[in-house]
Amino acid sequence: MKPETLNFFDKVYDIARLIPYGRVTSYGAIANYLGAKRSARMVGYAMNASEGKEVPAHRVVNRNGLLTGKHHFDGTNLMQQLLENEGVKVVENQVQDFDALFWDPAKEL
DNA sequence: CTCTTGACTGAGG
DNA sequence: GCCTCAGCCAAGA
Repeated sequence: MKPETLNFFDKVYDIARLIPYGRVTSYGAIANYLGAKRSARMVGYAMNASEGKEVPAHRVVNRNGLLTGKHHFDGTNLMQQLLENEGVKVVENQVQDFDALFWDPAKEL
């Protein structure tokens, strides 16, 4: 299908939904897969608008594995709870074993 | 149309 | 390894 078929946001949601259970990825990885490596901020921006949609935004963190978007969730530790519920260890808003749990759509897909 | 803001990232000191 | 600066692009006021 044409790239124009889906909006940038929709593409982001599509990728986010493909993130395997118990895995995490970075905004940059998604942006890179979409061909907009420099638009990592847009990915986060899209996530902000993902509320109300079935998108595992909690599986998306920044390149450091830091839960930079946890403040956008209802509670203060909801994002962390969701990740830990999937077996992902989180300490101080930071994903443990991030390199091992990292899921790159450009490589895994 | 212009300015500000932001769930980011890479490079430089 | 930590801190700071600049580039990036889209949406809202």
